[in-house]
Amino acid sequence: MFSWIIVLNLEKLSFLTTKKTAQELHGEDFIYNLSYDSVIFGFNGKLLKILILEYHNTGLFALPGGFVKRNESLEDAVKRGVKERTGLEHIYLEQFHTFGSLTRSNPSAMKRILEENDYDVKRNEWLLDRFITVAYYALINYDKVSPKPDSLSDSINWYAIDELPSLMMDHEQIVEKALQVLRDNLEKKLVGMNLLPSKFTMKQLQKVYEAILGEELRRTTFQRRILGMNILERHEKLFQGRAHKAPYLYSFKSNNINKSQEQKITT
Amino acid sequence: MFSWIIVLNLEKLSFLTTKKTAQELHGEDFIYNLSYDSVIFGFNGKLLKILILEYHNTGLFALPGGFVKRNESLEDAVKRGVKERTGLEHIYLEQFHTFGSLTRSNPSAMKRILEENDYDVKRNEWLLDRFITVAYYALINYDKVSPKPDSLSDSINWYAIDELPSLMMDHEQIVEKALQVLRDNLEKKLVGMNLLPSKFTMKQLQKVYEAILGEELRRTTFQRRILGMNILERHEKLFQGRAHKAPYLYSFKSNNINKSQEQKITT
DNA sequence: TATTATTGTAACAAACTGAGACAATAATTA
DNA sequence: TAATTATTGTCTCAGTTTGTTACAATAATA
Repeated sequence: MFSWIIVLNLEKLSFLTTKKTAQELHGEDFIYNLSYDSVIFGFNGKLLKILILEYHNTGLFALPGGFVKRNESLEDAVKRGVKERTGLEHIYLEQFHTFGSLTRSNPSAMKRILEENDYDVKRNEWLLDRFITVAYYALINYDKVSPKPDSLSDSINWYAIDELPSLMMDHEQIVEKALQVLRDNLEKKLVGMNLLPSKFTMKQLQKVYEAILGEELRRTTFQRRILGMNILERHEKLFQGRAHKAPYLYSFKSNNINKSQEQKITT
Repeated sequence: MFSWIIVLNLEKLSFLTTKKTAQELHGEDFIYNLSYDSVIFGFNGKLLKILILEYHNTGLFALPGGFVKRNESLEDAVKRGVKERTGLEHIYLEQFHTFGSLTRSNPSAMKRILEENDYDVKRNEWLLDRFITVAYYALINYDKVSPKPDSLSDSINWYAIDELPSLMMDHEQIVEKALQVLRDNLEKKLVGMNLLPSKFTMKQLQKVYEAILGEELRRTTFQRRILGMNILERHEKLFQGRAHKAPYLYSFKSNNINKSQEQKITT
């Protein structure tokens, strides 16, 4: 009992010292040379956005990422990281590529980040080594999130995908690849389900598709095609107080919930 | 000059000692906890096959895999491994998934493999740790390869995809996923180019598609669709000495060679 | 010279897609 | 209360793609 209290006090004290060795960065807890990065997509009704964090006093922007503990699975590590940043659990996650070039790491930028955050560089030297990173994208409901910066970064914000700041290392390539794969998967998986509230209008759904594809779609063709898939359930009308016919609300049929991760059966 | 000779002699001698510490397994040369595995597809004219190796005296079958050197890129590591096993350079390679569950590694099987091959287990202890593996598939011309086993395995052989032996660890799941992704990519990439000789008949191409999809296709529809893509060049007829009309030989148009890795432009 | 098996292509129907038209309708305005 | 406005849901028609069947061409064999 007593030892518990001491440990807690020590942890609290460590935040007050000049040289931090934050518990979550202790090298022996993690697998070396391996990281993950996440491209967290959200949709604000008009634009597709992703979460970007900025490190303290460095002007460096990066994707939310992290490391894999020795006793946790790769996927659990990513879930843990996304949950820390978004507060969300049970998130739609899709692994899309692993980046392993020799040139992708940037020890001097990492050193600067550690120094600016008062971490002891020597005790965290494993962070300056080369990293191979497994990249995931997440699709989340924009409105349900209030993003939280981690201990190294002082802000985490939504950026529209065509208004990103310049990102460190190869993170711009990672975003580019995430978008490619998301576009490919748009026809195969029920992407909209994860980016919209549970009830939505046909127009909202179309806007999601347009934001992802980066092009406009024909309204009548889109509506016919989506309804033809037989994956939507029609609900009551939505009266928006506008001077025109009210649209119906739709939801994805419940038997499709598990299919959001699966492949669409093409007839 | 002299020191060179000594070094070479020591290396040769090491093969004669009971406890080997093969140069290619020295732990300090490699990134820990990270491996790659390759699903190498070939087509023998009828069946889609993959290369499986069998470890000495263990009855354990596995995918050809390996480790990433500290100073080489992930992709170079895979190329090196595939070249060692097949002798082929400039291979069509596609990364498809990274497997990182906690349960996928099997230290006792690895220990057995090391012991049966007279490796010093203690000096290679890093091999008994957990591994996260990046999986690639390769498409190669079946006839141009005479597979070579590596130092740990005593055979490497082609197996039809529906007649595989039971594989160690999660390698069966890896093969399953490779097939899924290959099937998805069949419509998007020029897969046939890499599995067939440079000149082939329409029937051969159709057989490749059928072997990958695992279903029969309608001859006339297939022919019309492929010719409609405008990616094939027609050459002389092939006289097979059979009592019927001789088929034309085709090749992929040379301006498509770079497109074999790219996405097909859907009209 | 007739037969056989396979190939290349055409013909037609069915299904799907692009583009436009139009009636229905919720709120506003006259 | 009735006309107006903007958007929605659906229909039509033409153009394209796909499934199916048919058939002529043809290399070797009987």
